[in-house]
Amino acid sequence: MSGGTDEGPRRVGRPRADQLRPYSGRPPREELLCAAAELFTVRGYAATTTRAVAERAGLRQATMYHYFGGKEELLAELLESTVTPSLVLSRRLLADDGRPAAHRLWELCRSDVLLLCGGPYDLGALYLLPELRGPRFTPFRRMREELRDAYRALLRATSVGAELAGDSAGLTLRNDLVFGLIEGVMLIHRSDPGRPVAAFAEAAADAALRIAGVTRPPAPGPVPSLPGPPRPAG
Amino acid sequence: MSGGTDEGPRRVGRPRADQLRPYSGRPPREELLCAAAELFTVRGYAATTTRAVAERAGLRQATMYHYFGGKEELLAELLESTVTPSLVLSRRLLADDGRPAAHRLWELCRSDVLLLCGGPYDLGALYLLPELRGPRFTPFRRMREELRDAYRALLRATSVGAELAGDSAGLTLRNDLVFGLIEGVMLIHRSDPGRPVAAFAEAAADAALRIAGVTRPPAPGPVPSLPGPPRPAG
DNA sequence: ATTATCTATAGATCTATAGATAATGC
DNA sequence: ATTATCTATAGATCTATAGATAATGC
Repeated sequence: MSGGTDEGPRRVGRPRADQLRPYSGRPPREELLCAAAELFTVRGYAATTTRAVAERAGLRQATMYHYFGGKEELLAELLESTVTPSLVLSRRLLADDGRPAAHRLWELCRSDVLLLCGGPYDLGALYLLPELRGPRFTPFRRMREELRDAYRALLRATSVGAELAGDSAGLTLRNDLVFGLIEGVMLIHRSDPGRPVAAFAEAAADAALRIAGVTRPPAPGPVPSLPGPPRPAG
Repeated sequence: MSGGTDEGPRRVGRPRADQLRPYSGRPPREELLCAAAELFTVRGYAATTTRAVAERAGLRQATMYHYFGGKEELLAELLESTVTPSLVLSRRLLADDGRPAAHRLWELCRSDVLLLCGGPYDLGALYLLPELRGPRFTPFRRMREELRDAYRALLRATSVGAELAGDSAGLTLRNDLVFGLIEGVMLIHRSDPGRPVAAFAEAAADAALRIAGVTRPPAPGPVPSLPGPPRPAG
């Protein structure tokens, strides 16, 4: 009978009020992040109260402040967890100059789409929040810029990039269109969430290369697995 | 001296408090819509209070209720004013079967981008609000669906559409990618608002046709002018 | 009389802090 | 002693309504 899913309450600190959902077994910090991810994407960031997040995570409102300084901090952490894996991959791909740039660009696109749409929530939708202009989100904005620059460097290294060698504005435009498509796909995904994500991500990567002007997208290669943003408990 | 920009206060009703900005000469309803457009896009919808909208329009908070039932109504009207012109154009283009479908699709894309990015605010960003799921916005959602169907019909009528004749899911995917790019471009626009909008809209339309698989985008044709969403006073 | 606006406010939040409490760990 | 949680609440909102007021129009 021991060792089941409910490990008896061997936890430090005052127990939770029992009108609330019981311990899930996951650390409360994670639980809060998942609750925030769901509520921010479904109800909207500004419309979500600290109470809503806390109670969905099984805590009282005030207890949230034990883990996070406030809503902004939750959002910042969620956002950063979404870019980080793509950023890591982009650095790896930039360094790997054995493979054709078009292959690597395709792979970055595909993987990025999976991160933005693959999880249970459309975390990519959070990228559009006007609140992100605030100073609290400067690190996140920096990361996104670095990622966009990686797209640009890969694009520059393709045959199309070579054609645009002197035309810096032209290259920027192409790059912005590609990057915009990738971030825009979550709109598409949201309009039809039933579509299988893996095939969708490949189609989006194909489309990105077509926008870039790389006519023949490479065949899909082996896909490295990477850590992603937090998931809700099953 | 008479007949200048300030037509003396020949207005019915109690005068405005004079700590507020003076009459602009534009009807208060319009003024409220512009204020809302600016604040919703810049600060965010949920983060914008009725007071902020009213006072930016030169009115006290309570007076807003004389014109609109609340924030939702303001938002709904703004959204509808953004789709309507594209919808009108799309109907016209669908009927005009003299011109090649690819030409017409290109024109719809270009004009749509202009509407979403051409104004002083990125009204397209409002399309992503989670609040739009509410029943108050059903008419707007319907209009968007009609527009997407128009894209689809035009796409179907191109040579690529003919190739995809039996493959309904394939056509839908292409269409969603095109539609997603067009709505996603406002992300791009936002990242570099200095770029000339007219050329940008054409580049986006080119990209849309490349996504669709229509290899050679047609030359730009004459551009019908259409009424757009509300603009702030100069 | 009609209209557009105002002032004032009740009621309903929501955030963030202060301080109490109920566990475990030593 | 340390920790995780709780309860309670002050202070600051924000929305939507009630009702007064100051113009024009007849």
